[in-house]
Amino acid sequence: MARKTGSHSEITGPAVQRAAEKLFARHGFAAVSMRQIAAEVGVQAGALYNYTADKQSLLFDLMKTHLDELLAAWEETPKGDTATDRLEAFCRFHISYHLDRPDAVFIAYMELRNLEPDNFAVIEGLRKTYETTLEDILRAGKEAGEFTLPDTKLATLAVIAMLTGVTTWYRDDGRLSRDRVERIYWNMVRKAVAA
Amino acid sequence: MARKTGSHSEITGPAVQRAAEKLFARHGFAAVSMRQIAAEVGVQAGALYNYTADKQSLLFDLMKTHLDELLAAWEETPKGDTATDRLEAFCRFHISYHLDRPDAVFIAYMELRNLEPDNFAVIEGLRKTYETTLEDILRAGKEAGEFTLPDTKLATLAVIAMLTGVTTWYRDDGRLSRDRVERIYWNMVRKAVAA
DNA sequence: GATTGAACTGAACGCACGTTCATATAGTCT
DNA sequence: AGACTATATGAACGTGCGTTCAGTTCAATC
Repeated sequence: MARKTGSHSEITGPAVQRAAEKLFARHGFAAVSMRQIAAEVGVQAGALYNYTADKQSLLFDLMKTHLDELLAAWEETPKGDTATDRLEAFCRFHISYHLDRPDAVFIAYMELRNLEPDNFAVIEGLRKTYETTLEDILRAGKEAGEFTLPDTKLATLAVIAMLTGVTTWYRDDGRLSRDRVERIYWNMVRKAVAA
Repeated sequence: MARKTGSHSEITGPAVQRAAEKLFARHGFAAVSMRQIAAEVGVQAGALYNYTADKQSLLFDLMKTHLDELLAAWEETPKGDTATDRLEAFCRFHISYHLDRPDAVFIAYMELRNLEPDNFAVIEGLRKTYETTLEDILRAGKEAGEFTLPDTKLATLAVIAMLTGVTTWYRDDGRLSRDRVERIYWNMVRKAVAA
């Protein structure tokens, strides 16, 4: 319904998503108005409704797209054979992917409570799917004797919380390179689950 | 200015803080109206202004009180002699204290961006103070040869993120007791920083 | 029993919200 | 050139916001 042929401007549709993502991440869904989003795009508020049904859909589409792409990207990541190798792949993938998309990540973790029930169920399902990929690695490693885990589910949540925390402080112009951050986190995770 | 002598009801002041804490934690600061808070207390919106200057002060006071009490409670916690003992004390304290006050914790971590600049500076300072208590333990342990940490600051943030994550899933009627959760987390932290 | 004053109500303030829609504009196609 | 269509405007809608305040209520005091 958008941008089939050129018109006043080009590519306004994607620009709306980008503006919403930026503003929702900075100020929170409830604190951002459609008029602010429109101003960021450079149009009037009414024009936004050529690209989204309503404000709620804007949030849902942002989160759904993020999680779909996250899961797809993980599918395509080389993983190695042993559980230890796959855990390292997961840690590095999670940090790297999340540092590339700080706004989308922030929204996906913070704005769950602003989703209407049906939308929440969809997003929560995708989030659980992603958690399960880590849980499967940890369980396999435990059964293979590579890891020692008193509670696999708890370890899953602990590792994800720890890794995701990187997005709250990492800066590209900061003291540590991404590779160094990945390496340090992986070392902590490796030791934490070690047999 | 409130509750010197009885009147229509009793103890409305503290009830306002409790109502605000509950609603801010559930729906987010920006999504909660003064009228909703008043309804939760059982009063009209105008009456709230006998107990708070404005909505922003309600948020700030909630966060400031939480962090002041958090720091005071840590000061009074027995800590042991070695860095390892103090780290265990910190992990158990952090989990236990946070599980006792899920709403206040949630607000303190999620609503920072809704603080006006001056208020933000105060809260951020208190948060940094708390972080420093952990960082000091980790550095001491590193210098004493008890821990191996490629980057003390990063380890501080990683441990706090991991421990705080417990508030997102723990339920009092869930599968694991608090003591068991504390023990499992402490074991992961202990191994992650081990020499 | 009159007075006081804190606590509260209920209406009002100006403003911003999400959303709609008639209208205008400007590219594309024949 | 003229018709078509996607796109955008800008005003308007009803609603709810944070906040204020004149007036009411009522327990405590003298």
